[in-house]
Amino acid sequence: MGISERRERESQEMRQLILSTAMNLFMEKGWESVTIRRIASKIEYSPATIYLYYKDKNEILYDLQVEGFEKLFKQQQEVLSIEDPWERLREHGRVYVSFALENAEYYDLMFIMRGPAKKIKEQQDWEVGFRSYDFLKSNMELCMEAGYLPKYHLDAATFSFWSLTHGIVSLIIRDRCIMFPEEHLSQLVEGALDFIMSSIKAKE
Amino acid sequence: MGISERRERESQEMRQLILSTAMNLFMEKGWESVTIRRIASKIEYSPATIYLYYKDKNEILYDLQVEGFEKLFKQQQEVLSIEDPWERLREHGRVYVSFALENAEYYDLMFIMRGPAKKIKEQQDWEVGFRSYDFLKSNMELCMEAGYLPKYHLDAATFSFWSLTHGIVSLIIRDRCIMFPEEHLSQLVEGALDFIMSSIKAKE
DNA sequence: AATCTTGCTAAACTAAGTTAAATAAATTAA
DNA sequence: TTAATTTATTTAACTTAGTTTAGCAAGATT
Repeated sequence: MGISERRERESQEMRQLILSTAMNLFMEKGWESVTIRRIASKIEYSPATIYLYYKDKNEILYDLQVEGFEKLFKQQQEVLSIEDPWERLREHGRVYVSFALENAEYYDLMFIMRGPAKKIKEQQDWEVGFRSYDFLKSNMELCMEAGYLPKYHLDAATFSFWSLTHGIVSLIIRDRCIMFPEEHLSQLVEGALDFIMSSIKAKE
Repeated sequence: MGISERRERESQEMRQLILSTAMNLFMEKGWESVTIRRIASKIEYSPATIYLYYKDKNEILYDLQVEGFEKLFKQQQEVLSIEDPWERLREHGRVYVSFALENAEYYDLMFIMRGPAKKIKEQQDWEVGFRSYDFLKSNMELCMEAGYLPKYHLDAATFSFWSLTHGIVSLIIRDRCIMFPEEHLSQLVEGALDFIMSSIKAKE
């Protein structure tokens, strides 16, 4: 019964080809240049063919966004080498922020663009998002248990932290920070993180 | 000398007409439905005419965004009735968040969409943004002076606060909060704000 | 009255996502 | 092996949108 298996395999390979082509286009010139038509022409198929493998463009963006999370997640794993929960959390924040600023367009796709969100919403699932969130949550929890953070509703505290870091980078990425001179920005980001970190740290 | 003045006035009136028509379209059906062609047809002019009064669509979005800030600013002014700096700041946060969630599409235009940002960036000016930021900053400053907040670089602290609130609402608006059940979301938002507020409050 | 200026529009261009209908290729059945 | 059927692909079009160009028409100027 090899035929249908081969078909399935070939179909998956085609999806993969479409995906990696989209990724290459993005790497070269950003999301603007990722169009169905360009992907098709790169792989020497007609635009209509893409639709035999992907329902629509958003589905492609969704899959690309997943790859972004793999990359982020890998970088985040490195904080596990830090024993002290507090220092680990601090580093968690720093890694998140630098990932976002060094891969601004990627971050945009993962956390800001509407495209992938359509699929996230309709299928009510976002595995990579959950995983990333849970990882942060576990680090927050460690801090609470170790007394570095005041006991508080864990999700609320975690959401705060995530919101803070997301807020910082998304204001920058979407150009709402022109009130701060470019050259002071990275200092300001550091400062903002520090301000919150030192504030939320439980005082004895 | 009246002719050129009249011309100028008429031109301004046309811009105003375009703007208010765009606004009506938005109010009825969101940004999706605000297109040059639809604006033109509503006011019974050809699409090309729009370009005699506005350089491009982004310029229209920029002007609309300004109106959004007027509205936000008006709501924010109400916190001035609160004497205590700390309570005022807390309310400032709450007003910001509820404005955003109750006017999600509007907020999106003001703080997330790329369209207006193009103009913000190229002209290096964003008066309404500055004003809104300065207002928050002044309330932060009062809190520091009154000893409610630890002395810290004022811009860093202000940026933190802004980032937190922006982070919260933009994650929700752009559908990245599906890990939280809809019905708990408003509680979570409250909780996140409270967590930070109680954390940053200077302890004696 | 003739010229010039201004306001406006028709029509087209570009670009993108998407779909329906037709063709080509591969597979199965006779 | 050939005919029938199913699957894969493409051609061509549709739709929507932003934008530009070339020209017309009405009003102002000389």
